[in-house]
Amino acid sequence: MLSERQLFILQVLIDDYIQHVEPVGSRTISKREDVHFSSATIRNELADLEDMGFLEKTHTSSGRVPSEKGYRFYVDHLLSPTILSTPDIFNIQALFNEKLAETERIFEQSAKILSELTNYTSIILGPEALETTLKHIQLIPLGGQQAVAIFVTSTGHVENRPVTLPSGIAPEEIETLVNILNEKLTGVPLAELHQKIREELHLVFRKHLNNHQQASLFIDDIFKWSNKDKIFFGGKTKMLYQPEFRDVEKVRILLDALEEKTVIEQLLSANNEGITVTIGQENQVEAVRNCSLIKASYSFHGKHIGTISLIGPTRMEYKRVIGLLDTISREFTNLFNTRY
Amino acid sequence: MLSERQLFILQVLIDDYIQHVEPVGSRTISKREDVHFSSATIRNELADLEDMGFLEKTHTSSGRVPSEKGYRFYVDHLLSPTILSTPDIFNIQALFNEKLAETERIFEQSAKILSELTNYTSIILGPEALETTLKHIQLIPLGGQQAVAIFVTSTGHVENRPVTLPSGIAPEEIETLVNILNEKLTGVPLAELHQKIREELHLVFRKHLNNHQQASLFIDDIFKWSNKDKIFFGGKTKMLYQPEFRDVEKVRILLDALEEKTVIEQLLSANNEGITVTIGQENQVEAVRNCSLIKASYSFHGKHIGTISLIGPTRMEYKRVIGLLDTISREFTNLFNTRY
DNA sequence: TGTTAGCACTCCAAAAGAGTGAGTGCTAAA
DNA sequence: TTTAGCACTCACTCTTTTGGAGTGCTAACA
Repeated sequence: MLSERQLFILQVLIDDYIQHVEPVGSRTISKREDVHFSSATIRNELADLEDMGFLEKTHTSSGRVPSEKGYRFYVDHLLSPTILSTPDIFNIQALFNEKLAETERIFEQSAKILSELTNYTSIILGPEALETTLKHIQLIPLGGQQAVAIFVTSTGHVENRPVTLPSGIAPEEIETLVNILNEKLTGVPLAELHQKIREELHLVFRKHLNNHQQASLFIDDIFKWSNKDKIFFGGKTKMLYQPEFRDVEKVRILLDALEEKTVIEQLLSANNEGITVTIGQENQVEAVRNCSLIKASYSFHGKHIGTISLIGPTRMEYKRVIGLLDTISREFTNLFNTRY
Repeated sequence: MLSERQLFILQVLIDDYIQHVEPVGSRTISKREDVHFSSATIRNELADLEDMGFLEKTHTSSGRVPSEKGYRFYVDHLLSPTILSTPDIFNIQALFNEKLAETERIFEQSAKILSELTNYTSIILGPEALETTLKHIQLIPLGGQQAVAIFVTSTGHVENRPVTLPSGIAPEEIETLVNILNEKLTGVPLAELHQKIREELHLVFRKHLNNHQQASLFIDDIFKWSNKDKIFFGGKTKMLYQPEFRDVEKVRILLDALEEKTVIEQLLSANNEGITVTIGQENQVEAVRNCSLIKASYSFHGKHIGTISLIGPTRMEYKRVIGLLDTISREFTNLFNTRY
């Protein structure tokens, strides 16, 4: 069990280290105004804290540096309920007051602002297909056999896909076909589209269309869209400003990893409610083991649909960052639920 | 005027430097099989080439390094007509055989492959509005006052924009309105849309619609889309593999610059036919003054509509890169002209 | 018993010094 | 005109030195 004083010293030390990125010595702590015991006393406490695994030394006679266990403790127990600073609040409000029309722009802007506010890289995962439903399908002929299929979802997202019209079907029939699609598929969650088509639509086609086999093939083609979840980055180069990434090699490994969609998915997938902090080695992905990742979930009709996150060095401004993410994710949830 | 031998030595030296990124000394050159004069002779020639400004020394007793003037000369006079290597050809063909449906995917893939083939960062500018014409407009209601306006262009690009329907216009009228839009605006180059609307449409509205003022306002809103040209990147982190960017500071400046749309536009704008090589200080943009930029233009109906480019250190594999860009840009031109 | 002053000790980091080798320019001979 | 030879330069690397920040331990003190 940690004594009051140990808690205090641990907190002060981590705060100091997060700010200055230099090992913190006993004297530095003792010189603070609110510290009323000598550096020798602090040295004793530091030694104890180190024995318990909360601190580390970079070499025998250096100051102390928080260990990952230390950060974990700090995040779990030492972080006072965070209140955003006025300029932060101001910035976020400005963002959501802009009433950006396109959903994509909102994500883009949020990612950008988030990274600019924090100087860390932000990653936002757009709405997942899970809860999103199809709202409308449209087929726009381009002349010849070419056309564009357009899908509008319940979250206001628009997806388009060029298709080749089947030669064996008359234009009127195609119209019928699209009407059927709209009738049958509106309101169906994107994830269930394929299933629905397979189970119900082929039968309906047989009833209403002459060339139902061609139609079925055509439909399969249309819906062969990659259900890619959109990833938005902000401040990919912010890493380069962090002293722990002064080594190009390290930056390279990290940035290369972030280019991989699979890595991003692995990092941000399956988020539970609220805010998750993953520190260093706790991370699944090798390349980000010297980083911390903070995720916040946003939801639509009570179900998680996407993730907002920040990635930075393990020495992160946890206090501020958590407050920021919390606020922004709430705003997102709010936005989706009121708008759609 | 340069002698045969000087030309030869200059070429050999630059080739060597591009490959090994180390100052090249007289002995290195003299040891080549096809060199039949001594290192002393070469030293004399090197001194002359340096006097002429084609070479530089990093310090008094170092080997020689090509100057920017040297590269310029190399690119302009020493580059044999480039023939692609078989694996390069193979890769490009594979890319264009894939018959990717979405135009966007083609750009994405090209950028990626280009950067992977060369280990430089590639930037592709999507088709500009200049030559592209509007092919179709569609308004998809989302329920309530919300709707999505969809624009399809002659190059197959689809743009969408959420809009709020004006309250004072009946649904049938909106249909009429869209019909008018399609009738009047199909085939109009994107760049001229605003002008066309201002000059012709408002009059037509007055004739056919009751609430023509509301309609006019609405139309202005719809077409208030940012005519953003799409920028596709490939291998943004490739810089980090180049020895000249071992310094994080340099990488940061460069990568930050590339995040700026204005910078990209400045770099890639107004490209003339064929291939342009811009070396170091020749660049307009401060941040890329230690890079070389190679641009190739692709066209539609004989007019330049976009740019494919690579950015890397001034020491670039010019020979190969130029060949690659040339081929790919031709393929692009080909693609657009046959497909649309 | 907890706290503190004092001191020897450790180890990093930056500076200073020494040796090495790749490369040059110049000169004189072929 | 070309080449061999030689003195010279300068970046690099490796070692040594020095300074300072920080520790752990001990003994004295409240």
